[in-house]
Amino acid sequence: MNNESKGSNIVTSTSDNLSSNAAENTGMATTSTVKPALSDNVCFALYTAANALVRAYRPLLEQCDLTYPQYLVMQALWLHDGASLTDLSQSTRLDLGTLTPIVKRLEGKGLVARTIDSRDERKKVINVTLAGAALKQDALTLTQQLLDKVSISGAKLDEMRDLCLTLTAELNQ
Amino acid sequence: MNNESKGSNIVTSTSDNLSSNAAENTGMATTSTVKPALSDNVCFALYTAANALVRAYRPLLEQCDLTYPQYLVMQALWLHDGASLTDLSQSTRLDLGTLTPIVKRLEGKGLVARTIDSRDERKKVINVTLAGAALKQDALTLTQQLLDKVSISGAKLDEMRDLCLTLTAELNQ
DNA sequence: TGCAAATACTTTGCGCGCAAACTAAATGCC
DNA sequence: GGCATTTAGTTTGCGCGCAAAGTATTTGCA
Repeated sequence: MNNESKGSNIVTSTSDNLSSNAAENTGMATTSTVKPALSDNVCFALYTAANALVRAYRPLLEQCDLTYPQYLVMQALWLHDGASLTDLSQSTRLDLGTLTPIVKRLEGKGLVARTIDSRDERKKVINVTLAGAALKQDALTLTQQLLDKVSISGAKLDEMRDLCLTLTAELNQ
Repeated sequence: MNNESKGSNIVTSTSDNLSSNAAENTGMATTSTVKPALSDNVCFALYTAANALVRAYRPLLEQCDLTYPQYLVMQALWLHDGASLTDLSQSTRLDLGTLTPIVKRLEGKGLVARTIDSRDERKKVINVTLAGAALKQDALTLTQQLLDKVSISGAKLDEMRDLCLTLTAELNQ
């Protein structure tokens, strides 16, 4: 709990040019002539980057006829075939209510099979089909293809990933 | 275009700790004992963090009866009242097709008014109403409230914001 | 053994996010 | 002035993301 940030990342809250208080949370250039913008805010930046990411993936994933969340689920299954929906929910951090229709669509495309766990009939076992496995080699190069277009260094990306993971963990209480 | 990263952030296909090249995609930890996880991947981390963010905002924004995207639009308008939809689309980085219904909902809640620009009748001018302006002071503390729960330093948040903005800019070609 | 509570998943409803197709007003240009 | 082109916004369709409510199976325990 120590955000003694400059505040620029915090609120943007202030009036247009100089703004008053801005102060509470924001040392922000009370004298500055620069207009504050939404992009001063981490939350906005994060939200926007995630949207940009999914948008950038779209044309690449189109070749595999996958959406980004579907791709996430396939990745999870390639790492751990035979997972239950609850397992998948944990590894992908997607809600069960989100996951059910995604997995059904993947089944519709013939990439996975859903069977009932005979030990516990509440559970469904999700298995990658041959067609699903065949996608793996090509599909796993997509992330690399995408990141190759970006001039951010690997170290910075690692740092970004770690910050994102920390943030996620803390926001989930 | 220089990602000489360890690769761990790239594909996930690699092992966790050292992992060879993993690179191509999936040299898959044949020697490692640590399982690779989706969370090794920046893209996943970013996507998940953005979802966590919106989820964390939800209970706070509920008091204002706003969703996160609606909040973004209100912030944009508080900074620049009287913007057109296209202006808003640029500042919030939301698609026009996304924005139209959001602004209509805000109008339905009485927070903004939509009028036709008399100079150019294709344009709509979006103005914050009194009720919309009344929300400003309280609503702008929400981001601070949220970030107060997080133990990431202000400097790290600033860094994260900048990385996100850079990534967004580069992914948009 | 019986039955409440927990667990696993499904369904519904709503609001995005965005591509694609559409309408209407303004602009460019011959 | 007339007409193609561009620009501004709307609409439609689909797939999430998730809260909330519902169903079915299993577990816990009196």
